Amino acid sequence: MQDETPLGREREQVTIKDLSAALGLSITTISRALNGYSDVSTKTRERVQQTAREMGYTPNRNAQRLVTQKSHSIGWIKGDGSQHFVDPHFVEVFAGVLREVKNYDYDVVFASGAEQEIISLYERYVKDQSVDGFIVELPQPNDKRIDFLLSTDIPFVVHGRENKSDRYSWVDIDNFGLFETLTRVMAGAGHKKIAFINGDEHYSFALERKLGAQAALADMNLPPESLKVFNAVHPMVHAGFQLTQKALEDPEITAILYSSAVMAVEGQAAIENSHRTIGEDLEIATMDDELRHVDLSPLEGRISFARAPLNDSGHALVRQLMKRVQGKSGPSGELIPGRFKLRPNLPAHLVPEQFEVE
Amino acid sequence: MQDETPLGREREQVTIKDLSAALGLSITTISRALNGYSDVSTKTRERVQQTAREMGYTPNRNAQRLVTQKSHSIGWIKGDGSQHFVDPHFVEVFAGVLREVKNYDYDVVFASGAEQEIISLYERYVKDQSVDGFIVELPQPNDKRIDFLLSTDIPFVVHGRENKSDRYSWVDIDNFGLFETLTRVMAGAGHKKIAFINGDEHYSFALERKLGAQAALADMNLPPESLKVFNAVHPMVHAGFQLTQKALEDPEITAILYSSAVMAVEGQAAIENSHRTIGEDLEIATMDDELRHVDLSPLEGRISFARAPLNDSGHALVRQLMKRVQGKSGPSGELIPGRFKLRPNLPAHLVPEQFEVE
DNA sequence: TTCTTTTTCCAAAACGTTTTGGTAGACTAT
DNA sequence: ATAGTCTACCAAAACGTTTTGGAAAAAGAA
Repeated sequence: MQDETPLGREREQVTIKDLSAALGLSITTISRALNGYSDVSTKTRERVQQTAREMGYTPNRNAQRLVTQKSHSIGWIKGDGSQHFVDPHFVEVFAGVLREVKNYDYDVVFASGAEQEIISLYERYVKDQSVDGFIVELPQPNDKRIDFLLSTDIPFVVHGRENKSDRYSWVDIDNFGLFETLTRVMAGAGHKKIAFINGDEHYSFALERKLGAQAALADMNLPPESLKVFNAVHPMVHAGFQLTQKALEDPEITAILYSSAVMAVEGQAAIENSHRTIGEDLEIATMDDELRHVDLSPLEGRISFARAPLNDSGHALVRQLMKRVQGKSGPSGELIPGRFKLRPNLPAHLVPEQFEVE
Repeated sequence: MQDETPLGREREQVTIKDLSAALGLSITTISRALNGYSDVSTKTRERVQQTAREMGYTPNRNAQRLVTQKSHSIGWIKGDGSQHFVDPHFVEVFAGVLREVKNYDYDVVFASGAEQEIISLYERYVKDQSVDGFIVELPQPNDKRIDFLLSTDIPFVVHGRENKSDRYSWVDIDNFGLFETLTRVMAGAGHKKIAFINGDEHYSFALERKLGAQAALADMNLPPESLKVFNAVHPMVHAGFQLTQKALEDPEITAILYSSAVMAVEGQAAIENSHRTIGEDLEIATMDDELRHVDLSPLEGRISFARAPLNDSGHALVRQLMKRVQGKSGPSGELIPGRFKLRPNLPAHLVPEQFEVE
């Protein structure tokens, strides 16, 4: 049991009262002057702003939060199991979120927790009024977090999609469009048989990519057999190497698409072993997931890239969330188009205009 | 100019007043009951706790923050240049911080900013009363952030050290001790000439490691020439490979220490090229910096490891910061000892007791 | 019994803002 | 001159807590 811990009011703060005293104006007027209300004359407004600067006034956020019932913060809660922090995409999206959030004068409150306490963490932050909304990543089918958040009326935006994603706002990479375009470009360049070394299609992002690739062929009236899909499923190590070897057994294949940069780098070794030359015997393109620790420089110039800018995802997440926080919209999804860096011999004009081409 | 945005008081909150009304007690008593003051009887305390649970009461953090003048949050501000977010250690330390912070019922507010606005960000958070203290990483000599923070009286803790680190609290890996011990063990196992493949000694962590290794030899009355140091300086690519090749030119060298896991993995290729066998002709040990994307599994069992648990660093950072926030101490430093995983043939008894041995 | 101490409770002030609901005075239109 | 409108300001209430400085009731001591 504690008893009477004295309030430690050490840190001196310039308050609105100090301004009021210094200027001979009421605190109402100070507040309204600083917040841009029109019922204060330009002259006094400038006087107020001036002395506010001079005296180093910064409004106390906690007082603002209390009275406005808005925290001006968004929450991001992550599982603390290693599998969550492993995800190398996280840092990129995070960086994007941090940058965008400043345009709204919002803060980011970050927390982690064990799987079974995640929901109660969300609950606390909601009841607390610690945050005005959440960013959620890696949604699962029947995601408990999403169910909980929907049961309250707090805004949130999900990075990625699962089956019932029409219930909430989301932001996602345009996996379908990226691989539709990549396939269109390859087929347009005359490749009759294309290998697609994809991830596990139980994940929606991998499935989407395959569907995109197939849609391109269908749209061009090419037979579905033009695309031969190889899947890396979980326990397979060096899947990029193994699957490339398999693909190379088919001599008709003249182009390979990779679903991840790691697999492309691994595949390169298999291609070199087979004494084929990238860019001559084989046209290669890969998804560049912009993981900074994957060194793509040895492939630069010799292969094509589809990039999904994770920073942009972060920006879009914040913009969507702010729309919800400000009550400006219902649930809505946003696809981040991405951009291409194609080898010069490829038909860049086949890339739809929503995508950038470097 | 905005005019009269109405207060959106949608989200219904259970307040202390509701409890007061429900129980027929004053809000003072409710507050004191819940905060463990001794001037409320056990019976009423239990009644209060009971109905608080039933009604789903959670204290409004912003009201608490306003009246106590404590935010119950710590701040972490990072430069948003890519070089900052590249650092793969960050995520590990971050995860450790997030876990430990919960033991104190504190939140983490995270922000990033361009180099030239970092200081004003710190300033705002201080004046704002958004945070009670900061975590600072990657200190530089004459670090502006540290100078600023010292000029205020806000608590902060630095991860790492620079030359004037007696001015503030810090937490650091025991680089000296780890390599002193590794060298002691190798020399104790009879190796007369040891290669040390180190990083750039302009960085204090690399210098510390070398000094530790040298101190071990001096302490054991072995000639300083027993240690041959190779430095990886910046533009060198695949430094681990190149430097290992150099080291192998000296036939007297029977043991190699690596300053980073990446270099150890690269070095393995050079060793295999030279037709030597790890664990037989050559004893290898490396710093395992626990970067999850470096796959050390092919080396597991064949070499020894010194691990610096970055999660522990995160925990220690929070503990140190909380001591300062609660005013319990002046500046103080803490070395994270780390642990060893030695090959069975090595003299584990030479490891000082502050280190764990797996 | 009476006085003192302990136990248990409470009213009111405070934290620093924003918003409500004005008012006093100047200007405009009749 | 009179009523109406507009401009520029302000006092007071509110947000939800914690803490101060009591005071009434119960228990203990004389």
